Amino acid sequence: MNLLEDLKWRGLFAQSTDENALKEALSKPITLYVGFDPTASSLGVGNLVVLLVLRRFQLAGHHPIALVGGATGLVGDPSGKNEERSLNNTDVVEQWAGRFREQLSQYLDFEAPTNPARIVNNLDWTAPMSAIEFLRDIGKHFSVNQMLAKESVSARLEGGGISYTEFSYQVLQSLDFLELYKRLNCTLQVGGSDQWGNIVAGLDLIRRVEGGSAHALTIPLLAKADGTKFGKTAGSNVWLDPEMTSPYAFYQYWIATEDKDVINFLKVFSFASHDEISHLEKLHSENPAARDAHRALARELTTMVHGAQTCERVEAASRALFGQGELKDLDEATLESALAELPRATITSLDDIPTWVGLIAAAGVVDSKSAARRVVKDGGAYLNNVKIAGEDFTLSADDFLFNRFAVLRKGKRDLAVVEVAKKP
RNA sequence: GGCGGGUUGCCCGAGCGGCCAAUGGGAGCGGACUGUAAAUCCGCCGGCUCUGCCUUCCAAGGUUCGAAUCCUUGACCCGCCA
Repeated sequence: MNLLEDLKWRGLFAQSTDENALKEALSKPITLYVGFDPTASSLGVGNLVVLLVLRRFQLAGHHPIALVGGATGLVGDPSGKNEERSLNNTDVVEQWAGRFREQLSQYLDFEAPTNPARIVNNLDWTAPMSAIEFLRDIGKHFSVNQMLAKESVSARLEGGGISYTEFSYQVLQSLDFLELYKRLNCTLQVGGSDQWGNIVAGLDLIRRVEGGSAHALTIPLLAKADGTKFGKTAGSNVWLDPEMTSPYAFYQYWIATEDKDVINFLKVFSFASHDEISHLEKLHSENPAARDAHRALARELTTMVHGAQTCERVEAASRALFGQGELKDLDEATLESALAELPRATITSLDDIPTWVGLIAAAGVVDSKSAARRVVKDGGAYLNNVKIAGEDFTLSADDFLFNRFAVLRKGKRDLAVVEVAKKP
């Protein structure tokens, strides 16, 4: 099965320029790129979809380029946005671009003997360019009529309007494609399906300036079966940065995937073979309660993002903390590592312990003490896996396992730990 | 440029001088049932030192014993006309 067929099987093919021509081009190693604009201080799981497609191309022998949008991130892509975004500070974007570069390099192979990955930053060729050069050499090739017709622009003309800055975004992205075509003979750009217009604009530019031809491939925006947004828990993004989304939370995100989505997610994210995925699908349909597919998904992704060692710790924590078995039966070292990834509140002594409500709020599991009280009232408050009652419930010294830890739980799966600070 | 409509809690959207922390829906949270799934049902859903108090209905002033509701000014949005 060739690469394109594999992508289709995985649900990763939305649209491409002439498919036969693309297939023909891919029969030999080509150079391709994917761009990532630094619009946050970390990549999220949503970015992973297209990033892993880039990796699939590399594994198939092609030359991958990950482009960090140090320049485009300063301008703002209007695609998929119904209103103008506020601009981020240049030093902030620069810092984020640095983070992106680090993160991106984790998923590509820079040592591959024949097709090592490359990372570029579009600020490198846009920053030295003067406004006059930009207008004369690049701008001249763009027809405003065509630019206005782009979905990303026309939608905004209907609605909240668009600034000249964001209007120009497609020109900048086209310039990137042209530059990479000229410098590195890059002949394919891959992106999310909302990028189609921007990518095609780049193809036009390459044709006009260089008389060359290149290809475009887009990937469907990943959606969950119930239509809600992929990649969020409780409204906040799932990030790759362990400081922003703990490995434990990351693992839990995948393990809690809905049944209807789990096989699709495996196809999209996993590098397992078709046979392995089909096998998991069979196991899942025969006995969904066993959650084999969920576990495989969570394990592969957590290992890929946070490493095998962390993944094992997080799996152990999940086993220890999820119901089966008494917390008391764990030895201190196991308990300590199981709790390592949880949000925590620290107290200095066992003599003066705040209430359960105060502690779970301090650990950040709920937004306020009022919310914590509600949880108690609703019967969703636990201490060391035992339900508690009463808003002003205060833990006693005996509740601290090994005199060090108390495990607070909200609902089924929100956990936190209270740790007694060691005496200096 | 002229005329009219609008801005309410995470989102949509009622309220149009006191009974309003503010109807309803969605999202979210908790419970029951399960499998750390879905569906369903029940409850919750501004904050706090919680029988009470504090801060909210675009912003700033004002009228009033009392305003999300009335007046003034400003900002932004949306229609219709030129």
